[in-house]
Amino acid sequence: MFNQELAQILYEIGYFLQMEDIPFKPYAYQKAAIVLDTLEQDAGEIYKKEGLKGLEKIPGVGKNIAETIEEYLKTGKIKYFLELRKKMPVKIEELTAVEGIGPKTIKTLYKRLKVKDLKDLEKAVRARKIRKLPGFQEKTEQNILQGIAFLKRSKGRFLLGVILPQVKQILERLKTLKEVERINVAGSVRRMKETIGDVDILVLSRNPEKVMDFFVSLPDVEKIWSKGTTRSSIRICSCPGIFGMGIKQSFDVDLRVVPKKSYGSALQYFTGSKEHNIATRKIAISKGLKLNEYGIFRNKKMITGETEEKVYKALGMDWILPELRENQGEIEAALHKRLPRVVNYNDIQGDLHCHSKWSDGNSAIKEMAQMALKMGYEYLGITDHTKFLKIDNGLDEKRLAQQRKEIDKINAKSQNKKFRVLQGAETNILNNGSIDINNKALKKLDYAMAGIHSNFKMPKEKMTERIIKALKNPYIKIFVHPTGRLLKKRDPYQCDLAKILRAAKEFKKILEINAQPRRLDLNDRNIRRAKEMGIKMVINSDAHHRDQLRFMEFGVAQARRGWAEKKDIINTRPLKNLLNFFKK
DNA sequence: GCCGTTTTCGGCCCGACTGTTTTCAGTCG
Repeated sequence: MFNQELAQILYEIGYFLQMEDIPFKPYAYQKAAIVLDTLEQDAGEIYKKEGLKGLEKIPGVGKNIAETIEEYLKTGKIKYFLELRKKMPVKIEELTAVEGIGPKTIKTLYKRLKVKDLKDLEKAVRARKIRKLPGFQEKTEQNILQGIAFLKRSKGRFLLGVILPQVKQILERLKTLKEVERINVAGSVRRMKETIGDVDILVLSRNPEKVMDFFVSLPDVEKIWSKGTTRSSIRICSCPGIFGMGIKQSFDVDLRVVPKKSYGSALQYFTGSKEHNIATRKIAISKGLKLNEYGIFRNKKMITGETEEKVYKALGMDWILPELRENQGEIEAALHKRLPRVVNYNDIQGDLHCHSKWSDGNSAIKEMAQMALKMGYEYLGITDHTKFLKIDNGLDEKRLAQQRKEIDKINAKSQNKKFRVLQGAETNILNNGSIDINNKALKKLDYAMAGIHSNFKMPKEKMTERIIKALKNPYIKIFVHPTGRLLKKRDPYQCDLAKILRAAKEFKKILEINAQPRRLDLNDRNIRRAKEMGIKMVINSDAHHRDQLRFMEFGVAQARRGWAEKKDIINTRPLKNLLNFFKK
């Protein structure tokens, strides 16, 4: 997690510079931070192999930042950063997590009220001190309070996208032990829930002591809550990175060693959800059985428990995918052998939403395409922002035409004739529902998408009208991140989703399941609504760097949680079929 | 501080919205 640590520091340096109104430099630091945050290769490794020159090859990293990275590698600290922080010892991550609080506000609040962290901030608001500062009034206090309330609602939970990579790393480390015979992650991580409370890991082992010793001495362990032979609990340091954007928190990991004969029932029990477990236990009772973490019992006699399949079978049910275990009808479906055949992680044939350097992406089209090929895709749709989003270097009609030429060239030169780069665009739905790119230019794209990127606070009716009008545009095929929510940060905008779903159905539009860990929009419930209405969906990474194409996994998980099947998801189709579909 | 199909210095960071104002500062995407 070295890259993420580093990214966090660079990001904060940028933030400090913003406070001082220094132009341009902050963005240089923050851009480098974003790249590092999702870079697959470890910056430390790069330095070891290729030195400073290697670091400078990372996009956004020049001579100065390369040297900063070197300093951090060699000394474990960055003097420049420490000096900045000494001048203003504020918890930037914590405070900026509050919607509406930025660098200038943080600076003022520190200088005038010595606000250093969230606690101080809340105290200052409650004491009505902020409204007395010049440039602040009651309304600002109310907004801050709302922001804090929102944070608290999601407090203690982490984005799956932040946690999962770290959990995978922990599992890999534990797997290196020969004493570990079987290992699974359980809990909400296994269910691929969008946010995670803590992590439960199950291990089958004949030598628990060895496993536990290893577990509590994992790198980044901050605190050992408990250590025994069947259960140990640690707090591990998390590095949320830029895309986590959450408060830097540490998360707890529980490890349980269970006997072979109970492994399945333990896994079932610890996977949950709680509601799902209550429902399965009721089924057991109705059959004169008892289900708990040790197995299925008739009176005191154990019937089974070795595998989950056997547990569910003993209850007269099909085995249920972890992603479905929320007591949302999956129990009844499993009893009647009617579980949905949800989309698989390897069903995805391509990605139809990503950005390149033409707008605000960090990789060239060619680099994105190479990664897509490596992931086994048949196609990749480049969908850069369009002109309304000037800050993101959005493309106008003319640049779209230029980009078309580059994409045609890449396709012509490609060795792999089965793979194709498509040109789309992520256009903007303006206040009146019109699209910021004219139809003539939209027609020339392989497909066009549209989304809301401004004026989120429109009244409900107006927002609904705005979106529906955009959906009527014949060239717009996909409506991206349909509700606009940002996990742990922003609620969905006000709109009549039922109406919008009906419009999507009527005008045969595709709704996006955006796989960005902080979006996951549509969410599982809305996916299910859309599916039940027969609306087609697409799972897209919204990658802004080639490594982010891997976000796809989170989108597929969400689709599965929403019971979506392969036929519901258009990017499970082969290229030809997809293009025909767009033509219709 | 980074970058280069405008190429080694001079651009990069716009526009809408909100809340504070009475012409603007801060935040967000």
